[in-house]
Amino acid sequence: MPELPDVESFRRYLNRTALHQTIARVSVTDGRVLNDTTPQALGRRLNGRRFETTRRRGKFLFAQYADDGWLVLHFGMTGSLDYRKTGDDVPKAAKVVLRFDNGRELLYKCPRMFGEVGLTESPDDFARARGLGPDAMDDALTKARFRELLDGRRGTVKSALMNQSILAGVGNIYADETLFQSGVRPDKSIDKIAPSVLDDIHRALRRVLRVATDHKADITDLPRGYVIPNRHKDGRCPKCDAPLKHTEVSGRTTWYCAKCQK
DNA sequence: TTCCATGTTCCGCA
DNA sequence: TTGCGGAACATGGA
Repeated sequence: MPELPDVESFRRYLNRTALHQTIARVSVTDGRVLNDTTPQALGRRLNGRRFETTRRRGKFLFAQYADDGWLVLHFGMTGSLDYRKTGDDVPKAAKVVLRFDNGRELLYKCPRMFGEVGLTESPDDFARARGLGPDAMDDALTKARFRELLDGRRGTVKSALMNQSILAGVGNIYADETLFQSGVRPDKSIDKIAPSVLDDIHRALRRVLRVATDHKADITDLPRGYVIPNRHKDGRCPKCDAPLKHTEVSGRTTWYCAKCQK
């Protein structure tokens, strides 16, 4: 689930739930999700603190608990957050639990273990160290900048969109949607795409991410004309009703309309 | 039972 | 040398 719109939804969720609550206890039920830290270090840093602000860069969520202290959350393919009344029945998927002094707790769930939890002194430094490109929704990602970032690249347009070091936040689902909305085949070579079509892709990308975020990344709630709900066998093009094709691009299942995307 | 999955990293190859 | 594509990773659900 977690691509940019999902992580942005998690960020807003954290903002209206766990923000400003004092952390009373940190428990780690599966240390494999920790990146470059330990359960002890996590507890030592967070106990008695409160998250005061949050940020997001691509698919990473940051929650600030001190001037130079941020919790880093990444959700892999299946991660999520759940803020609830403290209970004994901690679900198996909950790998890290932050208990607050108000009787509530924030569960970091990650059933498939591809996510990570860590600490950083600065989200910008963290992003630099990870080689993340500009956030796909950042105002700084103008169409001129978008052209620049893709200039001279090889490979398919879909793999470029999903490359987090070019731009951060787009994954398999929203790459497909962006290319559907802009009428470009996902397996098209990036160097064969005219600059004006790159502008189309840029426009579609921003609109798709904004609309998905507005709909809380609930793909069952997307407007008509979106291909995402039709990514399945028997799925049809929402524009021309032709059966959708599926193939593999950069190792990911890829759905597209052979009539509408060239 | 087998296959597939919205993530990233690492390695081999061009 | 740079950068792209595929395999690997851990786990649950169809």
